[in-house]
Amino acid sequence: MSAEGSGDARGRAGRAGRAGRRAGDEGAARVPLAHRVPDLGALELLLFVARLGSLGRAAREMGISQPAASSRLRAMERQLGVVLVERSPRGSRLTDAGALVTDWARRIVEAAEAFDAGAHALRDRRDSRLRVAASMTIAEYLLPGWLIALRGGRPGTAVSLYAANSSVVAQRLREGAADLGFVEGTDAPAGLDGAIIGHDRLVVVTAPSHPWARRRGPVAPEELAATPLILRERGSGTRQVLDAALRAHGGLAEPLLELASTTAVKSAAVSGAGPAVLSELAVGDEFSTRRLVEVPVDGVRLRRDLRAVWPVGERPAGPARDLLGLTRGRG
Amino acid sequence: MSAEGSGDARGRAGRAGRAGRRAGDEGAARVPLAHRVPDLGALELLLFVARLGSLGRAAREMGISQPAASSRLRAMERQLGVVLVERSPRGSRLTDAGALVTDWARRIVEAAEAFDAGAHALRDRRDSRLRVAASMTIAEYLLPGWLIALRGGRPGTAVSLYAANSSVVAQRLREGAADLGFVEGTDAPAGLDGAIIGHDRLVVVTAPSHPWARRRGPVAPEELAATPLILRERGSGTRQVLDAALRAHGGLAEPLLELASTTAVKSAAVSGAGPAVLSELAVGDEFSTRRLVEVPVDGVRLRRDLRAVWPVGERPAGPARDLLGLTRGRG
DNA sequence: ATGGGGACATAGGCTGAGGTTATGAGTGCC
DNA sequence: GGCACTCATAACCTCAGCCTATGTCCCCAT
Repeated sequence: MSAEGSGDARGRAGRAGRAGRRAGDEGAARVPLAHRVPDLGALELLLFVARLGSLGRAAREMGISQPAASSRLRAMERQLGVVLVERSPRGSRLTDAGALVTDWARRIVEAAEAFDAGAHALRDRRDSRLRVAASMTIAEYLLPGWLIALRGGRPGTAVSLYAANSSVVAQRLREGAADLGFVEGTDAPAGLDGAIIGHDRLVVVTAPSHPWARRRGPVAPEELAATPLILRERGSGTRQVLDAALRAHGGLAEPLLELASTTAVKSAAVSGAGPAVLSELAVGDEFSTRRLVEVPVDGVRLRRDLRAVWPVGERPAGPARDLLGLTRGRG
Repeated sequence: MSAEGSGDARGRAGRAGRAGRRAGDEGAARVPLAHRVPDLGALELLLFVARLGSLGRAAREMGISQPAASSRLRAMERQLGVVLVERSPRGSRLTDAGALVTDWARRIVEAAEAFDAGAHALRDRRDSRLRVAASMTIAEYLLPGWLIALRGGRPGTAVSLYAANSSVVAQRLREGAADLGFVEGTDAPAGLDGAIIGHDRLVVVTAPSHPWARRRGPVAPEELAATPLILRERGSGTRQVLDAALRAHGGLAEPLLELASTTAVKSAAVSGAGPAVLSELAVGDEFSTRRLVEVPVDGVRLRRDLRAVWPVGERPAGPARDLLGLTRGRG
């Protein structure tokens, strides 16, 4: 099996030359990503073609005409400079390069589905059948996946999402403004029943270029405690857990950098500034694209519980129960 | 902190009603993803606004005019039904909902960057300064990340990619048609030097709804061997490793399903058909969105080496060495 | 052999999303 | 009070992408 670019690259110069001609010629070849990557519709079309084996059927599935699909696919191939699909009078098959591109495209489309699920929950508010309140970390990293699964299992369940910190989530449940909540932390908020649905682990990460990425054995707690780290600001959940875990080992050193958001911490770590400590939920992408690597640490407990919570006595039923069923098993 | 949809939802019916009106009214509300998710340009714009704190600066960064950015952002907010950005006469800040949406958007954009890096390598062929040949699994899951990193560290390195199975990769290196190769497998191909850059682990996965997802202890090798699994066809690398590992434990049972591609195996597993065995590289997304969970297995070695290879005597130098430096540290 | 049906490609015409410039209006600083 | 910065509005333009209609190729069934 081989996959290699095999299309003509004609017209590339033309595209590059056109983009952003009038405004802002001061920079270098600044071509925004959106001009180098086919749009979501084209990627989705490619996935349909891969699955259905026919341009026309893919077109029908997407609600467009066959010529539209044909031309769109061709435009995508011209843009990438690679032939993706082998047409024949009785169907279409991916080329080897096409199979590779399709898999990369699938990851974009899946991220878009998670986006859609999340955005949908953010929009549909009080009129929803299931009102969820969740901590930021859970809302950001886990809920979209659950919502996609929920949609698969129980289509038509409208979910609304309210994201806040743990105490506000608890507040909302007690007020009856939400049906089901998700928080992370060591103990369940007062006045609420709950169940542990999994665990979140804090991980020490560095850029692959950092010395710690190459060391043989794990880092000892004392070494971690003594090393200046990239951290969230004091008061964040992550920082609290880390502080508690390392207190017995000499206490946290003065941070190397103290940043306001998880994203900022990640960026700093990726750029090689130093080791950072983050929720493992936050670094899945960075691990799989190898921008960050985990540094094993020995003998420190860096876990916190992930909890579903609800008002005392009101056992989740109906859609809340459905969602709860999807959340078990992590950690 | 709270993040909730707070925008008007006007115009939603209008959009839905327009899409796909003429062709194919036979289905239900079939609105392709592309119409529910803002396009890449808009998402990128949102990320710039989040980072730069100003609509106009974000516009300049993207090479468009400020009014264009303004209108585009507004259109995105209308589409999502959520106010994302708080404008003020001296800058713009994300709302809480906007912060959440921005993080989801970032994942789409990152997937698009990986796509771009891969597609670029697929297009630029013999004229590139670094010709890489890689096995399918590595080309698909790891190389895009490396290429992004390489672009960061050494801009201007043009990479071409040839993806094939291990023996073809070896062939190409011996012929001098590639400068650096990547293969997975237990031993290095003949006639080539190489270095182990990491390991790939096979994992047993199920849908979260499967009984194995909820069991307490790990699965014993004998139990795994006796259970019908969803597998790649005989002859695939995955299948070979699994076969060898379980031979001592009674040998692999007749498969539940035998499918031709990794994607097909994943889909079957996600839909709950049964347990599947896959490279951990292939299931990162499914883990983080919780569509699949890992089932621990006891006492079986399901690892295979990931190897960088090159012609005997020709130590990688220049760009090949740069790339090699980025690949160390996995597993 | 010959017509039917499915596949993809080509041609010509339309629409609208998204771009541009020009301008207005609010805020803070010197 | 002007200047520098923000964002919003208005009026216009262009082209990407859609449609329908038609052509060509291939396979199969009559």
